Amino acid sequence: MLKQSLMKQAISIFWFRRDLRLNDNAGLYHALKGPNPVLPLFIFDSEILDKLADKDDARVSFIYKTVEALQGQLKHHHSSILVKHARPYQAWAEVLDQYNVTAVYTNHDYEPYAATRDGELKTFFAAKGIAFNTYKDQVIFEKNEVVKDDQKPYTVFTPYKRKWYDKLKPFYLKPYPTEKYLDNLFKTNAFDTPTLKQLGFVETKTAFPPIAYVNIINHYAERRDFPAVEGTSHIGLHLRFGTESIRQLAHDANLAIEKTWLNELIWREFYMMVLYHFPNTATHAFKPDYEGIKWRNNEHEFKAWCDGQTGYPLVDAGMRQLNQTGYMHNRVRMVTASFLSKHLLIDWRWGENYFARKLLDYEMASNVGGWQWAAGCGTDAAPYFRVFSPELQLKKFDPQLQYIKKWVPEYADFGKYPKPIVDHAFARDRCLKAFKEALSK
DNA sequence: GGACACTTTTT
DNA sequence: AAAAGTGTC
Repeated sequence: MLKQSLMKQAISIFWFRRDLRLNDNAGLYHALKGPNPVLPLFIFDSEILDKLADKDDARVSFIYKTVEALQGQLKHHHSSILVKHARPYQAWAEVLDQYNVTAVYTNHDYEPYAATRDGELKTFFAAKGIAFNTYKDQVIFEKNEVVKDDQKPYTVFTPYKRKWYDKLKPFYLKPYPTEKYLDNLFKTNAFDTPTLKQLGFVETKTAFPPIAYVNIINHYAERRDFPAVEGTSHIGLHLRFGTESIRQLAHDANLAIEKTWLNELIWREFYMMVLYHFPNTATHAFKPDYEGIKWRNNEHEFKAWCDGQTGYPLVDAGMRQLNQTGYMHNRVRMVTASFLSKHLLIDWRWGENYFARKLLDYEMASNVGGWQWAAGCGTDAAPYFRVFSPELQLKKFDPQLQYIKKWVPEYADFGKYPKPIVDHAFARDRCLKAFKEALSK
């Protein structure tokens, strides 16, 4: 029968993960240039989804919306994504049962969970004689591509950046002309995407930022520190899920004279490289001495921080922006992180976890890197004795109180706004003592 | 081994 | 100016 013979046709699979685009996609490009028609696959990983407590999860909604959009584009090529909702192992068992798969293509994912998963699947595929071909796609330089002369990884940004620029050649910024080969997709119209409801989620009301960075780059250095100004690109979300290509971004950024924005992309790669080489930093301080800090970990104060009720308007504004939009301006991320770990002496991991739950653009490497930077315990971190003053940061970076008025409207009404949860000078002193105590051992 | 440099500071 | 440490070459 026709159906049976189709089922036995040798195919390749391209596994979409955090590279949700058809253009300039390294793994997809190589799959399409391979010998067999390519069936795209996406797995809603129940291992991950089951842990999400909030059923209104903006990131799941974003992924869902993007997969649907891809389905629309694939229709023009008489193809479709096979969408599964299961643990990866289970999903793959089903796929291999159903199709004659000779090769699997996908792009590298450097997070500890993903690296372990892919390592296990590689063995699983190998036992079945299926090739597992994986590619660099989400960074310009990965793993060991930018290392010191002794082949060891950098742990300081500036020399890493120098080497990164030294290595950069036009080749690395060239797009993969994926679109040219889309005719090699496996032809089918057989699949339906499960509904969000079937996945156990509801559609979010959170708005997603558009891809609009071109006019940001040249004013980035002068504008990026002011949270009331639209001076940043909000591109993190699109980098997280691959709805924009890093090669495209780095190419455009490199054309500009102003390199501050490109440097931010390099920071992203720096932290990804650090997490790849030191996966334990996902949950442990890069500097081991800092593991000895006696955190106070007061639950009430943590809740006040989460809710934006600390009595420090810049901290509160940031937390409320995060809670209401899934985004927080980076200057304010530093201030809120410093406040939690230093003023309140609450374990940076609590804050890192909270950001992980709330941030639409959550990226483990950057989030952990940023938190460890703020807490003083990471690679190239702020020295522990550098304690941000929330009032001074406010004076410097939101002097007109525009950001505050937007997110903490009751600030103007002195009767309603809470008193500071802790006195700055007192908290600063307490922090220095606690850190010194841990580091003297 | 020593010079040098070090994202985002404060008092 | 001082808090004070350390990665890199």
